[in-house]
Amino acid sequence: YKVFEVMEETGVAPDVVTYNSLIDGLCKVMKVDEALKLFEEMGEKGCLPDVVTFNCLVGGFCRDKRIDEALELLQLMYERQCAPDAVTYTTLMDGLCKVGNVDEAQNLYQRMVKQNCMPTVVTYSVLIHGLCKESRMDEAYHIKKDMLTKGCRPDVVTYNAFINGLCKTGEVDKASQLLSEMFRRGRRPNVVSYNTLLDGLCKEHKVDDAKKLFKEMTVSGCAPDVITYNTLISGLCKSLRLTEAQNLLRDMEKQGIPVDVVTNNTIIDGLCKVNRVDEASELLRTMRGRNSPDVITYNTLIAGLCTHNKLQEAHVLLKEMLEKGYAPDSITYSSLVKGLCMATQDKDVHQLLKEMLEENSIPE
RNA sequence: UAUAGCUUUUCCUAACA
Repeated sequence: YKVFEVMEETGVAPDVVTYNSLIDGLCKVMKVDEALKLFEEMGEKGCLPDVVTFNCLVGGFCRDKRIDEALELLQLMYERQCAPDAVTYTTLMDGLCKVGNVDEAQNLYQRMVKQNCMPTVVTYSVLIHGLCKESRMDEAYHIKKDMLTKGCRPDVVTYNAFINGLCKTGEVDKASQLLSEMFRRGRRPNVVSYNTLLDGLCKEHKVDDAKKLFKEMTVSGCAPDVITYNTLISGLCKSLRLTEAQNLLRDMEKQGIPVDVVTNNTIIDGLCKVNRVDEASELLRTMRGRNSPDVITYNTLIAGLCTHNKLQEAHVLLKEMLEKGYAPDSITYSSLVKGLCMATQDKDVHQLLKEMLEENSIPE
């Protein structure tokens, strides 16, 4: 904005690329309405929005789950004779998939084809990803066939979507096979491919296989990232193998990979699970700056405290959350409700519940 | 020079027992 103002002051006319960059930036930080203002301003200043302008806004609305408004923009594009391109349609299809409307995404795909707009590998991957998320693997395979007949080869992301789908439907073996297939087809798995499969293995309680795969990935020259570590740490924590998880923390430090909020949240959860709630609380206290706690941090610890019948402390944390401006969500409350239901010291529970209601710290 | 897709953390989650 500052540069933009200077440009205006010094009489350097912003062009469509200037506007587009700014609009996209605003959309990416969820300020779509502000972006929309700029969009209108462009029109007034005689700078015609182009397809990229529209695409950025469509993406902004989709990210904000405001699909109807995104579709209105598509309509506006037709009216203004600004032909939507593959990015427009793909962005919308992705938005539809992410709100759980894969069927509508497929309808839009048909429309795109009717308008003679060529789908790209991204278009297909979006559909495949949407279908895989819904465990509609057969339909996903069908799309893959379609794309191949049209001379469009699946890329790493396409494969990753399948790996994820297979893991989520409990077919980790098939997912592993797909990883091998990637090598054969000249599509080297990337760090996401490995992370996805690692998570699949962990969720099937095959943590040792995951550890093996972790070694394999480094051997094949794929560098682990913070998500790789988080995934493994989570798997180990779920299996109550805290020591190994903490070893991985050391490993991260050695590799120069900084931990993030997720890492800490995962460890907090792990500590709670093995009844080391005090250490978990201590960890929360160390979280500041770039690694400030988030709602999940609090939820995790509150759930841990509730599970171990430390309702007073959970209550204190709830108050802390509110004081610090974090908005408790349905998970916060269900943890607390569960804790209150299972509580063993009945008098205290009633007192606590009364307090919480009086503070308005829990909704009716 | 600007726009689209994949992975990790918190509560609950079937059936049977």
